[in-house]
Amino acid sequence: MPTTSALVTIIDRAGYRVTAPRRAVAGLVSGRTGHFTAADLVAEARARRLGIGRATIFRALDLLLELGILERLDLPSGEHAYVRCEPIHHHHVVCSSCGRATEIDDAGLRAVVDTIAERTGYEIDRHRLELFGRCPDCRVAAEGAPS
Amino acid sequence: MPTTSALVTIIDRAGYRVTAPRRAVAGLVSGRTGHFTAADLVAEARARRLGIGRATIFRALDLLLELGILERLDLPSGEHAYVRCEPIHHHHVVCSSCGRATEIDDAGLRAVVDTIAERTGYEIDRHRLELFGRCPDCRVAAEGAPS
DNA sequence: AATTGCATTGAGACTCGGTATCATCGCGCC
DNA sequence: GGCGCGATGATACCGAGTCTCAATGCAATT
Repeated sequence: MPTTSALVTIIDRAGYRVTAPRRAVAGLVSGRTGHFTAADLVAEARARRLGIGRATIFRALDLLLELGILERLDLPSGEHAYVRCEPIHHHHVVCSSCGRATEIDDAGLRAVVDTIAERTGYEIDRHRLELFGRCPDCRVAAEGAPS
Repeated sequence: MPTTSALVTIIDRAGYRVTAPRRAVAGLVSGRTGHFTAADLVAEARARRLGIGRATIFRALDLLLELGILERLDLPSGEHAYVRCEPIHHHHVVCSSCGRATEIDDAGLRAVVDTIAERTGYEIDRHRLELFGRCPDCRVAAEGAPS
């Protein structure tokens, strides 16, 4: 659904050169549904013999992060992962079973942040909320065989 | 205020052996106010010639995490850091200027999480909220010289 | 106080994510 | 088509964290 070309367009519009490697990484990213690590992409690129260097993948990921096409997640395990997302402020609920990620909007968080700012005296300029759990599909799937 | 011996007591009560290295790490940790990285402790241990192995420091940190004496933070930079804290569920506001961390309780977040769970259908079993900003002291200090 | 089992330790090798270097390449403007 | 500069890739490098394994020492027990 995200379509590689849409991503490529964004890269172009932002004034960055549209190169074959970037196109390739955009392709890999747009084919993903859940979260993935840089290593996942490197492995896939290698498996598909795309001939892209490791460093280039990292650079492309940084670029996509900067453009707001991707967001970095910190999984409970401490790993860093990426998810495709819309370039507006939001948060993610990540399924700890299948890795799928769903975007959510503010949902009242702004008020919570304001409360905290007032109570602590901090000037809060940045926050991160990450939620982990089991998505509807996985809940159903686990029905007969609970963990 | 945290006192090394209080930490040692917790370790003991939990059924773990109280060894010299663990005592030493407890000492290092209790002397800290803001957040710190594992590397910070390793460096300090080395500087003080405590003769503790690197691996041991990591193991001690893991132990303290497990006991709820420490919590792991993911800084916006992607670094992993630790902060001393109480072993009850809570969140942190981290000063991006001086590194100091303040604990905060729920502050209405629970309701937000419930809302999200209901909206998305996820069964949320874990969440993390991290806030970054400038603490009161640093705000005052920056008064005459804004960033 | 001596014995002893087993958790813990330390040194160092190893893995792995990410970055820096630098000569080469190729995108896109003219 | 030519050209400048941004982008690339091979490789070396770095730093965080883990693993291994023989040696150590805590603490329970007598």
